[in-house]
Amino acid sequence: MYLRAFSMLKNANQDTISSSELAERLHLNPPQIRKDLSYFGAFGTRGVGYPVASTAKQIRGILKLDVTQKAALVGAGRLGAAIAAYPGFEMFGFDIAAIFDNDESKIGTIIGKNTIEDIAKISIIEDRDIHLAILAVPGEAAQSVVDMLVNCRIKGILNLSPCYLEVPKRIKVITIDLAMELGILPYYM
Amino acid sequence: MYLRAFSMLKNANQDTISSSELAERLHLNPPQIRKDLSYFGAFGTRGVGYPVASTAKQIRGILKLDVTQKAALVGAGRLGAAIAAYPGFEMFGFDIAAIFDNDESKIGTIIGKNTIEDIAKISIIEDRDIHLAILAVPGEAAQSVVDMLVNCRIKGILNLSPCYLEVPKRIKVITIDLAMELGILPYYM
DNA sequence: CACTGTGAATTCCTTCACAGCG
DNA sequence: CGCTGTGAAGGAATTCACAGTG
Repeated sequence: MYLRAFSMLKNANQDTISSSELAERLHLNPPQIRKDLSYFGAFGTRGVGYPVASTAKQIRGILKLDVTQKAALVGAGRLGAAIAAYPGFEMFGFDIAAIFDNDESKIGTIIGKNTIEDIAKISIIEDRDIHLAILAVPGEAAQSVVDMLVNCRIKGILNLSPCYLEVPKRIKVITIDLAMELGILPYYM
Repeated sequence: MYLRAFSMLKNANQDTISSSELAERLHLNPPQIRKDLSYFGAFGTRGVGYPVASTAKQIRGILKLDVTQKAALVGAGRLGAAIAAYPGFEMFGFDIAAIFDNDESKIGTIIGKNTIEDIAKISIIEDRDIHLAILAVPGEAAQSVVDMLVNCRIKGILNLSPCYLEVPKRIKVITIDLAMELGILPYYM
């Protein structure tokens, strides 16, 4: 969240930002921001604020986003296609380096710079040094695809299907279920 | 999260579940689950566990998901189309009751049971009693669309564009930035 | 007997207040 | 003088331990 904020400030050519200004943007309070940034080892200038460029760099380093991270997209349906075209990954240094599907009519099709490949050949991600996967397949297929990914020594999975995945503990999984997020809203209305 | 778990158990025809079994599924620990469910006012049976059907109903009621919640989808691009076809909303009782876009070539097109309507006519959501919106427009357009929605007395927004939105405090906004979520993974690798 | 429900203890996170520096 | 950095205080969430019940 901080990285995105600092990246956006950098794009807007703002050189420094104070904790109170940042707090307003992020809907947090100033002490929280100072605490967090101090944990990151960020160096603000007293009387001025935080230097945008170097703080962004600092956070990038902590998150290991200072090198381009290759990711494989599994599932080239509507959601997969939307993700392949999503411009936001660039800011965080991601590169969608491969796209897989099991639908023969899609294999060979080109999306952006990638050609859709047969999911049966998913083990090539190991050769290509890809350690991240974005999962955009139907819920029923999710676990079996994950099992394949586990065999390919994947290290992290962004799961967009609404189901819990069984993986070895060494693998980090983040699940986003749009319906579940939407389900929070009526409570507040 | 609990509602989804209990809904899935119900679909699988499981009648009861213990806190320890649920803990394993959700990757939590048993006391946490008992605390949470007790806050919900759930009634487990000692020696047995929690009744799946009635607990699901209970949580539905708390989240106001016991009545069908109509939602408007704004933006019928790739992401919007994927969301319109997403099967997961049903489990939470959502109904995509309108779809809007500003692209003339899309207006009039049919997606599922909805016809894409001109965003200039977005005020009809007020007449149709829609209080929720899903925002799937490019980041540059997000704030201006949100301003329109605010005028339509919207109460909750699920924002899928990577930007912060300015809204009156009475409106609840949940933002999901896929790139940001993905950005968490390399840290753990 | 197995499992829930819950006060108490613990741990974690947030907020505060202010010293310290550019 | 303004804003950061941080120990201390306060508050919130988690975990524990066990009493209580079908």
